[in-house]
Amino acid sequence: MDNITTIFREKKLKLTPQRIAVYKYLQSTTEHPSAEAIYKALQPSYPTMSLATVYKALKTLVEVNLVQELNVGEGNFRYDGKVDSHPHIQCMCCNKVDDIEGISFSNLNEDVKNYTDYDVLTNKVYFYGLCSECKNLSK
Amino acid sequence: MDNITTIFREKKLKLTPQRIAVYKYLQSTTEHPSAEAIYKALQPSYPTMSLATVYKALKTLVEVNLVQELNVGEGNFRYDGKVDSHPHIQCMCCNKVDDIEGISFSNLNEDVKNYTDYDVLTNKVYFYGLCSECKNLSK
DNA sequence: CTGTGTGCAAAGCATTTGCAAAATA
DNA sequence: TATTTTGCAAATGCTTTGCACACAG
Repeated sequence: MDNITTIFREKKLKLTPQRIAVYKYLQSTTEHPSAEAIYKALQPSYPTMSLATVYKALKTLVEVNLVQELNVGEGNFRYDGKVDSHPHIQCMCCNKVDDIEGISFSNLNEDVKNYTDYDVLTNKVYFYGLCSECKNLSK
Repeated sequence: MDNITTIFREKKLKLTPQRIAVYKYLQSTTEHPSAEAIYKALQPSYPTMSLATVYKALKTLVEVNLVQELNVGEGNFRYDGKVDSHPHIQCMCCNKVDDIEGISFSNLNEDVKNYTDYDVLTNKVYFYGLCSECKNLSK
């Protein structure tokens, strides 16, 4: 029994085809789609699902921590099917967002405690640069 | 002659009272106000200035690098009168945003190059936790 | 069968835009 | 005086909401 089934049962949330579709789609991609992009991607297989439903599904998935919300600074949100804390990088040219794998910055929370009087609990680290395709374009 | 005068002259931009007011206000505060908050703060001294003008002033100030735009993940932007790259922290309880001084993460750009094929140029690091006031409230 | 979730359309914010009038250089 | 910028109102883009109907549990 997979993650979403267990968690939705625990929280007494209904396991609808729409919610499953949004969740599965985010699991299936390493892109970090916006709500709109998810809506469009699911349109062919779920032609009757509305954009509002995508937003509502995302909201509940975020609330139960099955999905994570990103804000790279674009004026909209993107979503990530991986919920562990990991850094992201955005291409300043084509705007795509990738995960950075193999390095974690959770340790920074400790480091920062000496420089602030906050209780530091989490962090979000975003890098910006040029992806390999865009690098080559400019040559 | 101050920063904004020199830079606006160089870029042939007009030095209007509204633009100066927005810039000076951001220099004067360590809060990281939204456009709306700047508008309200300047309302008493500039009662005729419109919100659209605040947005336009912020846009040009960001373009000429006199001001920096933040996105802590709230669905709106905040602005910072300091333009050097430095980390920020937001209180998860009262939502205020503070600078973290005395520590820099620009070095992370180098570290990350071994884990991605991007040209890494900049980064934004946001921490989240409880500020000293909110910590005490919960006791 | 009960209550939660969906789909639609309308509403709500944050931000941008078009344009005539005002102000800077 | 020639542009650029302002202020207003309307427009846009992303996200949320209200409500009747549909569906999962």
